[in-house]
Amino acid sequence: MASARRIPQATVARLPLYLRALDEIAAEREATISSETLAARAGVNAAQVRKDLSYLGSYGTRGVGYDVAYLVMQINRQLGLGEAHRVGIIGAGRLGQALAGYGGLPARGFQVVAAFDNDPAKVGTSIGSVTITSVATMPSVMRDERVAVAIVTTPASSAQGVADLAVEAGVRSILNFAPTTVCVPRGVAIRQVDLGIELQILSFYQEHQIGVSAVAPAG
Amino acid sequence: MASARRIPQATVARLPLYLRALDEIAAEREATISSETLAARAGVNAAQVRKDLSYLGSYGTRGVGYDVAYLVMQINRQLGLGEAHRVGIIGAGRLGQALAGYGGLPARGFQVVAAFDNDPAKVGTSIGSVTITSVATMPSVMRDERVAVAIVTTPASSAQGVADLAVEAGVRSILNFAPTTVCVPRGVAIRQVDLGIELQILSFYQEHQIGVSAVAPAG
DNA sequence: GCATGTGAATAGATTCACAGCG
DNA sequence: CGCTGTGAATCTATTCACATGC
Repeated sequence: MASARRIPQATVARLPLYLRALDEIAAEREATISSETLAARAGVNAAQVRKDLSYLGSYGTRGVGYDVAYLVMQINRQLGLGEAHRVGIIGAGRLGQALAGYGGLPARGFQVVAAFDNDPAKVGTSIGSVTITSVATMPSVMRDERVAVAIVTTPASSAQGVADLAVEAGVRSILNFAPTTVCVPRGVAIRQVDLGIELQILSFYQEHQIGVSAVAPAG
Repeated sequence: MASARRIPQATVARLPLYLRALDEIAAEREATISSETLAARAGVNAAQVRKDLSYLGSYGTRGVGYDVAYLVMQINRQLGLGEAHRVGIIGAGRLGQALAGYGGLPARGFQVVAAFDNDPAKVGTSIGSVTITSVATMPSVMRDERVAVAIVTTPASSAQGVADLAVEAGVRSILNFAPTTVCVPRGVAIRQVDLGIELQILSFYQEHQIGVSAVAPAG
């Protein structure tokens, strides 16, 4: 039994991966799962799965495996996925629209409640179930809508500015898709995803003829 | 001088980050840059930058810093960004279209040369400068177009299947945006990006009140 | 004098291997 | 007997601190 320990970053980054695999397994009506099978589904090693899950507590049964539904519940709890997080999307270009329209979000614990853009032609139109408003109204809309998570899909040149505004407006987590490094104050969580960077990393391994398998790692 | 050593995965994942920062710096007409400044721009620690760059060789000048243009060249070389990699996009939904239309790719060393979808309504239409063809024609088109990198933006249910076809057709690197784990044979590089997973990781740190800064890490 | 380059020290993550328990 | 849970061993990565050399 380990429950009280601090969970390593690398483990945190894998828990959602297990959750995703467990959803698939639950859909196949399996009631229990072994670390071996879960590992195969998530693309990691079985000892890794056991060690990671041991940080949450001793939720498995020796000789049997893990109860799928119970494990899903525990991981959801650890990740803080109890009630849906309210998401605002900043930048309603093609990428912003694609992300806003992604149907998988509600099931993963997120709800898009606002979208912002500077283009007057876009303001007033809808993506998914939300109406795009101007970036100038962002601070007040974000407070009114209690937005906790901002997804930034603006051009690189505006990313830091809108992130600052979002933090100012109470946002505590930022997912940045703009191709530039965004800095945030202590206490605000940020993750950055850049298509070009991912491709360049692949280019290295292709060049050096080494296979690599990876999900966006922790940091 | 270290040149001949194997470059750590974590370093490989940061080199593109440095490249991105160096591009910004070059645009500001700075000829040289210190590890301190580059670190600030990339959001990492200065010792880290120096250690990372030392794996490429001794390209700095003590008391001065690094020559921006020369460093860009060396990183590009290490990453294998000499000539543009030929990219095929599998899945021409909103996300696929957004990625295909991303103007930053050519400058980063990638060229979209093919796009595929199963929807008959989309086949024959264009995104960016390429015409969408059916998934059935994928193997032959990929060989003809010498596609080296596949970007998968299909639903989860088709991701593994199209990835297998792509590998079969000679693709050596895959960037998977579908929300499921895709497995590839040894020798093929894969990276996986999942919006839901990124948000869930942020949720953990928000829940636990810890700031985290991270770019998709290595693995 | 100033910033790189790098061994040494520390911290963190993964894997092993097996005891513990259903 | 099978699979979890976990210390110990290993491997990888980060940070320190300072000698090195422009």
